[in-house]
Amino acid sequence: MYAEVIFPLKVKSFTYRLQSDMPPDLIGRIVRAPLGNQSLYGIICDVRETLAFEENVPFENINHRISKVKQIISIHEHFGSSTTISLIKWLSEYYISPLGAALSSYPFKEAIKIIEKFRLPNRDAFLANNYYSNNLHNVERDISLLFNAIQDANYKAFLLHSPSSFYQKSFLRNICEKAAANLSGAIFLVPEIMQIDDIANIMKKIFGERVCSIHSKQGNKKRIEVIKGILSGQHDIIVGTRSAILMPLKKISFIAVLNEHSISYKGEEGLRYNGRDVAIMRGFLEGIPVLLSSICPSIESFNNAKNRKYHLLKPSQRLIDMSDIKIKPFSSRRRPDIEIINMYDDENSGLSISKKVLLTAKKCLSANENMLFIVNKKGYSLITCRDCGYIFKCSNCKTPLIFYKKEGFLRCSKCGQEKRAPEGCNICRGMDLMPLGAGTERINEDISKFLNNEAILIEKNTQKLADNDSFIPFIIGRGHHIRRLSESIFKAVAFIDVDLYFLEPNYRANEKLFQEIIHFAELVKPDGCIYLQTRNPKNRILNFIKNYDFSGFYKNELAIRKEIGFPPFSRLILFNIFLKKEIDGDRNEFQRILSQRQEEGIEILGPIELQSLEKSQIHLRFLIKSKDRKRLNQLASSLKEAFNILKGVRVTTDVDPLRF
DNA sequence: AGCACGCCGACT
DNA sequence: GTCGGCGTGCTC
Repeated sequence: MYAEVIFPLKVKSFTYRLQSDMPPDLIGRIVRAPLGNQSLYGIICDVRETLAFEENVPFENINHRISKVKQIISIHEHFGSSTTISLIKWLSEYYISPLGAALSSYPFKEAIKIIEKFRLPNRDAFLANNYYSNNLHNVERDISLLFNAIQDANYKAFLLHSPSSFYQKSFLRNICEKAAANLSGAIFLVPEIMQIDDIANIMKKIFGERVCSIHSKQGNKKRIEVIKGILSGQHDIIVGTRSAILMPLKKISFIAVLNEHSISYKGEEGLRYNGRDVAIMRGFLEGIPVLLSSICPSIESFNNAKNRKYHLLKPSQRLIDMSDIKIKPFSSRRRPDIEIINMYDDENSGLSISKKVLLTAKKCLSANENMLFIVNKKGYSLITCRDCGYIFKCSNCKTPLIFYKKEGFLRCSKCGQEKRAPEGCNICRGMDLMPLGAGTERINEDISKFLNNEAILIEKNTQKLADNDSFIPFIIGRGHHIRRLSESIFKAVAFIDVDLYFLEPNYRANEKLFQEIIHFAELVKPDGCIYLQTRNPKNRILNFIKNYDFSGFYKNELAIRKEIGFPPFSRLILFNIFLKKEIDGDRNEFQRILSQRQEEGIEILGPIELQSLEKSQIHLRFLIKSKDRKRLNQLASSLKEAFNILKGVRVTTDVDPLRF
């Protein structure tokens, strides 16, 4: 008998010979096996009667290969549940990465450390003593009871379109209270670290010490401690960010993904999995319900609900009434008004803040109310020459340079190049330079100039408002830095330039704008107002937003996506290619391979050259796009293989990319 | 020529 | 992860 073993290394699996007296259920067990001149822990992913060879292995090599097969040193307990291996295989296939890279995304090495150090009691024994696992069949049935209002306890995905974050939390609390006695193992995902405590506190009231939380900024010691708790069975209710979805629970009955639309669920490095999508796949493989919820669901999830892949839960439905949700119905919380402000009406003022917004700000000031300014640009402004119209650009990458007034510098946001603020124009030698547009710094200046008041500038998303003792009425920040604050504290929000979203070369820009504004609506008092400053006041998207018209927006957006053939009507895989400079041949070779692989039904978009952070390399990027996910993945892995053979070429892929 | 260092690929 | 091979570049 032979076993395929995956190690937590960025490589494929390896074959080992098995001894004759083996414990049952080999698949998923942790093993120790020789590799190179060391021995490593890995995990069995397959068991075979005979050796399998890849095709094209010449005869004379077979004996050599057989002689290389070594024996496993020792065999241990399972890692996670019986479906762990299936999920690892799926991750590896879907995200076009070696099996070992998928295993590396798990807390596997931590688990090994813990097992080695603490000699944990066998968890099977531990669970047998636990009250909630005494009767598996009953558990199974009770979980289906839990969700009887929703459906039977087999795999089933639900999409809750929640009217507010408060509703979302109440819904989750109620479900968990009702199911508490029957829940053995659950994972609750939130997009941001800040939101963990909120959910964890709700869960602690229900589950007490069984609750633990997991996130990437926890520090190794704490992380090991938590994972130890999970492995020993002490913790089985996990609240955390993205990586929590891969925690090795022996048994799991429920997964919930809060704010499922958040792009924070998508990884930026390593195996770039989407925590939400992995949650769905894990739920499917484990045979348990998965709840996705959001105050503004993603287009993909909405589409899945529309196609009956997910069951859509709307708070108004009878379904919800049956689950004892004791909170106000959808309509009873008034949302703030949204007003579109045509900046052409203010053309002559030369200001970036409209008269109406200034007036509102003054009112806030006299009424001791807070107001939030969303400014999606860094620094003070761009610099332009009044004589010839030249806009100062980076000499490296032609990106417009950003002027930082306080520092007296121009800086390139792409490559980081800096220079002193110029005295005159590079092109016409004119001396009449002028700021163009407005970033956070300039809006800050305008506020103190016109409103005679200080503002707080939020520059990190971890920064909290409560740090300040004295009342400061105005807060300025870039959209993605202002994250969930616990209360509706603002009387008004002003989006300085919503048009920036429409200029973004990202097919998801509309969706992003919609989601952000719905987000901010939660921070505004019900009698408050959100102002959208624009030069396209008739824009359809803005009008859907103004009316909180979700179904209109989704219908419109899906029609656009269908028209341009982008997700959810196709799948995308993004390729980053890093070429060592001075190897001209390789760039041609790269192009040759790419054009050679053109096939019917798969589009290749690009490549384009990006500004590389390292000067010694060229960074190219292209997308492949198809309606046929399987064929797209096949092409992607064959491209990856072909590029990897080339010398001085490094490739990374991003399946279902969200940022471009 | 001889050695130090760093990158890359193999490991069953 | 760890090791060894090999190419680069610096020194004696």
